[in-house]
Amino acid sequence: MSGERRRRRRPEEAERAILAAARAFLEERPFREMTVEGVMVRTGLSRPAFYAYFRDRYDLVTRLLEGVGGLLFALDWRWLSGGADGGEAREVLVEALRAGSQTFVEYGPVLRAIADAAGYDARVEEVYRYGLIERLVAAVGTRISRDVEAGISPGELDPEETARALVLMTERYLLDAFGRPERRPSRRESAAVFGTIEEIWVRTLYGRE
Amino acid sequence: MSGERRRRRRPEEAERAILAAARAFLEERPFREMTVEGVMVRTGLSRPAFYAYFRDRYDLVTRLLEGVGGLLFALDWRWLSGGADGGEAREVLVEALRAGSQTFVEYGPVLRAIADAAGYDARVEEVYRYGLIERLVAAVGTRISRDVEAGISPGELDPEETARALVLMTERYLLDAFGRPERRPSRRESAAVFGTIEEIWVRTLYGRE
DNA sequence: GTGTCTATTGACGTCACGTCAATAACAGGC
DNA sequence: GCCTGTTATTGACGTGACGTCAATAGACAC
Repeated sequence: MSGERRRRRRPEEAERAILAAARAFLEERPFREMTVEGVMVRTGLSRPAFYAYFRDRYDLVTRLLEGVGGLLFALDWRWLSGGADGGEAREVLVEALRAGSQTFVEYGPVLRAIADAAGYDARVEEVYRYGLIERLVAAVGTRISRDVEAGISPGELDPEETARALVLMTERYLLDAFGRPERRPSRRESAAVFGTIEEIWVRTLYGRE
Repeated sequence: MSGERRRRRRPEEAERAILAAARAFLEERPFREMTVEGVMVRTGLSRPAFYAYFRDRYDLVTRLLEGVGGLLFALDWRWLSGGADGGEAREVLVEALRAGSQTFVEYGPVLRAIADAAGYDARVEEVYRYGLIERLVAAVGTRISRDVEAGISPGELDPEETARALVLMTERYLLDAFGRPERRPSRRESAAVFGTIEEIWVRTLYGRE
């Protein structure tokens, strides 16, 4: 019987190890099966060690979100601040949507875990809703409002509500397509997803062709 | 000290009482706070009695869904089977959307609970996804496909994927608006929500005006 | 080698769960 | 009214995951 000697790491190293273990876990199994024990066995540390770095598993996924949320935000920023003439607006929008979708392709399972966890825990819901979704809604709403005033988009649209509907659609549809660990879409399927999102945004905001 | 005498009910009566208690609970607090004990105190029965009628709380919400899912399905059926000429298609769609939205106004918290529970439990996810969402997607997809072939809707649309995106958008947006027990929208806000959903569906499928 | 600091963990109490044998309310026969 | 069989109901139990804390033992300074 070997002594299974303990190891001792620097705090940030252990913390990164836990975050990496959580991410790896979520690449294989859904959040509902993620237990503190299940994450910690992948680090070689004991379960109680977890609580030296995170309050609970909701805190953990919240921290995972921090590494991804910024990406989504940075990308849509281009469209938000882009020029205000008709043809260009559409192109910039399409580019922003592609970039945002790409983030979901890469971090799908993590984002899915956050969305699931938002249903479990009030703090995660708060961070997800107001730290990500509502910020995107506000940004998109501002842009739509500007385009309506510029006459590029139709006046029947309620900017804020249209923004919310489109953002929620995109979030949900992308989670459905890329958030499930067990089902990775093919390149062809992914292209259909991207195309559909673009079609709906463009047709809603700028009309056909 | 009075004897707190037990009462004895007929099975279906007890079962209905539990379902009613669950629904009442969800009108006040979110699913994540719903415990078996918390539901059963509202019935005057003990916690173990619950397990004579339901396997667990996920079984409970699944049963709640049965009383609502049919409504959503019946309503969209009209649009699905409606006539295939341009002007009429749009009107029938709008009517179907209003009816479906109305179901969310009435049963919002219950539907929200199911959606949350789908993140908790694989069986609920199965029922929700394949028993409700995917059935709606299939129905809507069929209709879109027909409209595309009839030349009413644009050929760029991928019927199946467009259906999925629109259904998920509508589900999510309506849950966001009407699924939170604590925040009931005013009549004005509700009208903005309905209008936005219609606008996106109509503009996507049939183009502007 | 000795001592300090702190990362790590074994052991504990809690909470909600799901089960089961025991209990007692009701229905029906007399 | 009394007895009796059926079954709705529950007290008591074992389980699994949680979050805490005092005790343990690496790592580094000297």
